[in-house]
Amino acid sequence: MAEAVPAAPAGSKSEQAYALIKARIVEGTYSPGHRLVLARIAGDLGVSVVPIREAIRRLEAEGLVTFERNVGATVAGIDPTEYLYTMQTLSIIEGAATALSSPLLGAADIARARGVNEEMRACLKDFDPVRFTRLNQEFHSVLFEHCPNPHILDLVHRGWNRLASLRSSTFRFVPGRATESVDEHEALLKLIESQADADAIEKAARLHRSATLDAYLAQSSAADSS
Amino acid sequence: MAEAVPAAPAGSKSEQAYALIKARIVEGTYSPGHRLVLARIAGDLGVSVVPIREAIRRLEAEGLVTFERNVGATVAGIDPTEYLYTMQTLSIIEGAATALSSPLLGAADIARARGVNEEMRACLKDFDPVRFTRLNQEFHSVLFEHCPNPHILDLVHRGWNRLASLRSSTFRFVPGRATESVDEHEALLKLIESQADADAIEKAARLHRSATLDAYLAQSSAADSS
DNA sequence: ATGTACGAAATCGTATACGAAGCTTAGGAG
DNA sequence: CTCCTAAGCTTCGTATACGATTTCGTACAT
Repeated sequence: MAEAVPAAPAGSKSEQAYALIKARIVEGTYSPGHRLVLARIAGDLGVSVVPIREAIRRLEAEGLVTFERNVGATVAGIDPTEYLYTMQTLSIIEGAATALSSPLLGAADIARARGVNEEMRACLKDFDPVRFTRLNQEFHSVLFEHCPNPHILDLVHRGWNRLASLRSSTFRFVPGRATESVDEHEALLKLIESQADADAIEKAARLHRSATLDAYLAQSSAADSS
Repeated sequence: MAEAVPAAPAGSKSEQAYALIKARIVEGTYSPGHRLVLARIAGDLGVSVVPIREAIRRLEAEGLVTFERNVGATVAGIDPTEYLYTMQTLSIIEGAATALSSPLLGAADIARARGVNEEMRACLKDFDPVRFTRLNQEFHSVLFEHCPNPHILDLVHRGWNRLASLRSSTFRFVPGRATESVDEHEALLKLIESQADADAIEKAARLHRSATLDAYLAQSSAADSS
């Protein structure tokens, strides 16, 4: 009969602060470049600055915020170069995670992923980039979430979190990519269903993401020369 | 004419603390399982506990220390399972880093790597696991350090750091692996010299590390059944 | 009008202090 | 002799306070 206070969800205040700030970044309340003033956040949460500082340090180590000495923290930006690096890293990590996860997927998982992908397909007309991106994440989550190596899984999550600060994500910039993406998802599912070897699955998953990146790069270089 | 004080190398005390603790972990002064008592370290450095806490948070996010609420931090352990996960992750990340780095390697780099590898070969008799491991890291560093993607490079470094806390590393447990390792290094160098495609290099680099992991697993399961 | 210098405000960095939680050990009951 | 209980110690968690650094605005000189 402990745990009497329902308004104390997380343990320490520094953890609460960490969770809150992270949520606000991922969710978009704090957009990239936003300055995270310690005293301000401390006031919001009704705590002192010390736990906030610790939370910020953790977020810094995860790459969600950048920190400059004697100046302060800002939400990490979407610098195109940074986007490229993150996507490339994620292509490698997520490809591996998907391959490691695939032998552990049951029929129910496949069915669920396929269901999500069909939702995405239905979403193609009246295209809503935000919704599409959310479904996209859900689809891939089903595929890699069974990855037995927690380190790799953690890295995948971190990668997705960093991309999440872009909100509507790539598909706003490259809507044409969405159709291909849905088709590649189905191909990937067939590959997993047929119990293809890990190498093939890894390569397919990686290429799927690289293709999105390439589409973005082509788009942006075209924009440059216009 | 600022920077007058020579004894103040790093900027903030929390950064100094971070660097020091990390160094001590990697270098082995703090062995795995060692309790990191805040007040103790603060006393050592002549600072208060606040900067220490921040440093520990960062190390926690990097996986070098584990932290338990209201209990404290300890140097992250070498739990065999953890070792497995770390090696597997590193095989993927380092393989990718090496492949991305290989086109950027000059003749001088190759020569340097080959020199290190020859030192390793010479080191095979009068086998010294610690020295061998250090050379091994140097060899691989030459190969992946040119990786143009800083995120991937950072992940490789983190992986190596975690393994570093094992000090003498795998080769103490599996000395027989050392000979094969040197040969595989030479094969990898030949592959890079011949400008093989990135896929082949990545696969070779990944397998090289997986093989070490497999040797360790075989050894440890043999030890279990004895 | 522009550039520079000075000063005030904002913000960060760290020390100190005190309360809370966990661990250890001594004492007593069964 | 063993197990349970309680007090004390250790260590962590956070608030508050103050010094240090940066930034921004204003006034002055050129």
